[in-house]
Amino acid sequence: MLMKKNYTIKDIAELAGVSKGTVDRVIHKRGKVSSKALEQVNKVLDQIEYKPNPIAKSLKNNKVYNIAILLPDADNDPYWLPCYDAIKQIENEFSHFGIKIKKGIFNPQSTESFTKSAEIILAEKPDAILMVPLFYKEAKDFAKNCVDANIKMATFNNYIKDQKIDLQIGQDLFQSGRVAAKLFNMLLGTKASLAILHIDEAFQNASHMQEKELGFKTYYLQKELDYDISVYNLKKEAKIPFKKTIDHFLKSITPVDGLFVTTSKAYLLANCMTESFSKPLIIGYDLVAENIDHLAHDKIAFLIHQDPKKQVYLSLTKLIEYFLFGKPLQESLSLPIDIINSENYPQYLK
Amino acid sequence: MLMKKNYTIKDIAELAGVSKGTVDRVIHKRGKVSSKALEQVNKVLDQIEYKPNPIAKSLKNNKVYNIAILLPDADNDPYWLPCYDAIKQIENEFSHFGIKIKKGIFNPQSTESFTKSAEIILAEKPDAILMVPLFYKEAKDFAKNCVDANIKMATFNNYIKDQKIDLQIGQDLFQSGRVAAKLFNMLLGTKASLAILHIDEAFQNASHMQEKELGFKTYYLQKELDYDISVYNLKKEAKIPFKKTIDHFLKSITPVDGLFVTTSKAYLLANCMTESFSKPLIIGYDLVAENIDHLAHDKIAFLIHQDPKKQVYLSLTKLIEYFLFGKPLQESLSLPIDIINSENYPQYLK
DNA sequence: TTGTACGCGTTATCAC
DNA sequence: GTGATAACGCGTACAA
Repeated sequence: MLMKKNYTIKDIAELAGVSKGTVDRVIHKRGKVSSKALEQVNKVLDQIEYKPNPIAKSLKNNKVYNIAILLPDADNDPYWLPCYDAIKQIENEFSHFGIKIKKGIFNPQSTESFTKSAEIILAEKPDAILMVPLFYKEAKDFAKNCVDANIKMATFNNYIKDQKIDLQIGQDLFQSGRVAAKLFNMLLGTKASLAILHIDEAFQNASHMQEKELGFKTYYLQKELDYDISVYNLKKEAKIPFKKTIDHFLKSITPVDGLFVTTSKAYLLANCMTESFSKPLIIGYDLVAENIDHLAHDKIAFLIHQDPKKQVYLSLTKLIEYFLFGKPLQESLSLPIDIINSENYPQYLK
Repeated sequence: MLMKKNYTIKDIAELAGVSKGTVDRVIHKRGKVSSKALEQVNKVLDQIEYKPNPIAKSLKNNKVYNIAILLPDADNDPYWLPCYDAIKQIENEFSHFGIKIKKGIFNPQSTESFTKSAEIILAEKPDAILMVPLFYKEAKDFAKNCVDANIKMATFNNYIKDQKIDLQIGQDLFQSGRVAAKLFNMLLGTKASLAILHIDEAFQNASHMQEKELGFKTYYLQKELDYDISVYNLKKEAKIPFKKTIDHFLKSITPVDGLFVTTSKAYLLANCMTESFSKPLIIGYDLVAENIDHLAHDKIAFLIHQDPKKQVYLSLTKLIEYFLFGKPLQESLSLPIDIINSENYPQYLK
C-alpha cells in the first residue's frame, strides 16, 4: 500500500500502463475491456485506494437538483420560523452546487391545505421532498406516491412508520417525555401530583402529543413512584379566546405540583398564572419568544428544545450530500433532547 | 437586474463584448485594462451579481492547506477523546479539498510538553494552528509567535484575552457556572449549603475553574439567596491514591446539600459516596464514561456537556471554509451549554 | 477494445 | 492592453 494521498484516474492509468478511458471503464464496469487490461487496472486498484474527486465531479455534472420542502406557515405558529432561516442558510451555502429549493407552505390546521400543497409540489417532480408529516394518513399516502414517482423522501419533526422513507430526522418524543418526567422527579421528590396538558389550536399533533405523554407516564411507572397524573386536552374553541378557556380550566381542577405541556403553548398557561393560584411548576416545549420570556422570569421551569432549525438544516444537508457526493442516506436520526432553563437559553437562539 | 442565477466569467465576457481574460483582470483588479473595456465590464457587473464558483476555484487551486492541532493526550484524560473522532471525521470529509491535518499532542500536566509540541508544530509552518490553550502564558506567547509568522490562529476549550486570535470557539464558562447554580436553586429552594470542588490532577485548569466558580457564586449573589458556599481545591498528591484524598476530604467537611465539581472529575466524588454519607446532590461537567455511569444510576444529578468534539469539528470547519471559500473568521463563538440528565444523555454520545 | 479530446469555471501564462 | 489557451479531475462521446 503506497502512501501518497489522492490518486486520480490519470495516476492509475499511468501505473497500469493503459489510458484514462480504460480505467474509467473498469471503475464504472462498463465492459469493453480486455481481460489483460482489466487485470492490470485491478492490480493497481487493489494496491491503492481510489476515491473520485467530488469537486471535479460536481463541476462537470452541472445538473440542478430540485429539493422541495413541505412545511407549515410560520404565521400560524412561530415554532416553524427557525426552519425558514435554515432554508435561507442552505440556499446561500449551496447555490453554487446546483441546489434549488422550493417551498410548499401549508396551514398547520388544515388537512386540505397540506394535500393541496403536496400535490402542487409533486406535480413539479423535484429530486427530493422534505416534509413535516403533521397529518399522518395524508402524509403517509403522499410519501408512497413520492416513492413510486422515484422521488427521495425525507421527513422532519415527526416520524412515519409502515412506509419506507429515505431519511427521517427528529427527536425521540417518547424519550423527551421521560426527560420531562425525570426533571419533575428531581424537583418534586418521590411523591407528587401532576397534570399533562395537550394544548393545541387543533389536534393535528395528536400522535406527537401522545408519544410524549406515554414516555412521561412510563417513567413513573418504571421507577414505581407515587405520582398522581391526570391528562387534559385543551383546544381552542370557535369564538372563545384561548386565554378564557385556559383560565377556566385552571380554576376547575384541583391544584397540582407540576404541569407538563406537550406542545409549544406553555406560555398560554404561564400567562394565566395568578398570585392566587398555587403556582405549580411548568415544563413545556420549544424556544418560541413567549415561552422564553416566561422562562427568563421563572414562570416556566424548563423548556425542551426540539431545534426545528437544526432538523431542517441537517435534513437538507444530508439530502444534498447524497446528491452531490453519493453519501448514503441513513434512514432515521434522533437529535439531542436539549434541556433549557433561564440561564442557558441564549446560546441556543442563534 | 436579470433573474438568471449563476453567472460565469464567460457569461460576463459575452455580455460585455470582451474576453474572459479581461473580465478576470477587472474582477481581480490586476490593471492592464483599457478604460473603455473597464467601463463595459463594470456596467455588466453592476447589473448582475457575480459570485465566483467555489468549486471551480478549488479544483484549479489544488494547493494543500496544512492545519495543525495542538491538543492534550487522551490517555491522560478521556475528556479529549472525542476530539480525535472529530479530527478523523474532518480528514475523511475534506481530504479531497486538499486539507492536511497534523496533530501535536501534549501532556496536559506538563507545560514543557506543551511548549515542545508547539515548537515542533511551528517549525513546520502550517497555514493554521488550532490549539487548546491550557497553559495561559505559554499559549499566549505561542499565539503571538504564530500571528507574527502569519499563521492563522484558533483556540478551543479555553479563551485567550489580550492577544488577537483569529477564531476562538468554546463555552461561556462563567455562564455555565450560572447554569449549575440555577439547577441547584431549583432543586434545593431558597436556602442551602453548597461546596464548590476544583478536582484536578494538576492545576493547569486554574482559570477555567475560577470562571465557573465566579459564575456560580454570582448567581446567588444576584438573586439574593441565602446560600452558604465553600470552596475546596482537591489535587492529586504524589503517592496517595486520589480516592483516598477525596474520601478523607468528604469525612472532614460538614455535610452540604450540593456539590459542584468544576472539572470532569465528578465521578471520583461519586465513587466515594457511601450510604453513611448524607448524599448531597452532585453537578459536574462532561460526558466521560465514568460520569455517565453515575448519572445513569442517579449518583450524579446533572452534567454540563462542553461538547469538545463539536468544538473541534466547528473550529476546523470554520478554518477550512476560510481557506477554501474565503469565508471570514468570526473572532469568537460560544457554543450551547448542554444540560444532561439520566434521560437525555444517549443522544449526545454519537 | 482502446485512446483521445472536450467541457465544466477559474485562474495564470503567453503570444499578439 | 488584450484575447486565446492550458490546467485542475472527471465523465463521456467519438474516433481509431
